[in-house]
Amino acid sequence: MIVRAEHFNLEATLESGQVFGFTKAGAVYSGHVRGVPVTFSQTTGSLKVGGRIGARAVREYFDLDRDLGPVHAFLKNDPALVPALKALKGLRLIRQDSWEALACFIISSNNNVKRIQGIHRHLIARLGQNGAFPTAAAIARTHERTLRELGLGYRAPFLQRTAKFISTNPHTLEMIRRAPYAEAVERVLAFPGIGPKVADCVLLYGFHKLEAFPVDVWIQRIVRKLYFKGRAVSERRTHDFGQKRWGAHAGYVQQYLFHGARTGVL
DNA sequence: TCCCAGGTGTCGC
DNA sequence: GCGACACATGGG
Repeated sequence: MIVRAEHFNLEATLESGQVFGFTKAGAVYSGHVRGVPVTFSQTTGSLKVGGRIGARAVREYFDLDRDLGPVHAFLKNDPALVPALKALKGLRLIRQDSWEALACFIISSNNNVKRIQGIHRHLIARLGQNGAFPTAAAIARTHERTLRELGLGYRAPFLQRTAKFISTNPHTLEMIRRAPYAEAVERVLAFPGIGPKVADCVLLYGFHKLEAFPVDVWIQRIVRKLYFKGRAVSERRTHDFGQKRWGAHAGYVQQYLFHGARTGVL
């Protein structure tokens, strides 16, 4: 199936650290959307899709109907950010599964992307069905020891306890979805192993709350370099700076900053 | 061997 | 409220 996809950069979207379940072979990305195995590859102006998934679901997943004008305007009008726009134009924030994002970003703390991807793969192999990411119930049923065997380390009890809570209180995810940002932050912070940074990742990637502005070491470094003359700034100040400057699109701009910094274009 | 990775929990002040 | 420090694991 072919889906029209203008102003879209598949590679930057799937490789910018917002989602961990896609693997690349040649020009084709393989992964899952809503538990369904899919493949994606991009040609100019369109997206080639494989798997039992409809065009509407693909458009929704990749946020393709969003006008990126406001986001790109922020980047275009800020000389320091123009390189990120040139290199990453069309990068979009995916509407991925809420539970999967919650789990993955608990795993992400003090960890690196390669290892997160590896753990993600191990979780699927051991606890998933049909190659999809394991449900909260599946992880809740397993033992902390098993999660440690899969490489989670000290984060194993955090994920186990969170999975147990979500599987016994499944409405929680919907409550977070409906809640405004400030309230949603408080709810997500209540889970073990989740602090301000992971909370913003979960809300941005798992719930598409675009005012979230996750501040990790990369964002800390690039914001310090571009806006504070290289002087050290607290994580809190960086967070407030991003939200104030980019407002309702802070999360989108953050994704360009993060991937731009990591790939060396900023 | 030490340092780092999409940080957080805990303790002391 | 902020500043140490520990924490599993694997790669450089």
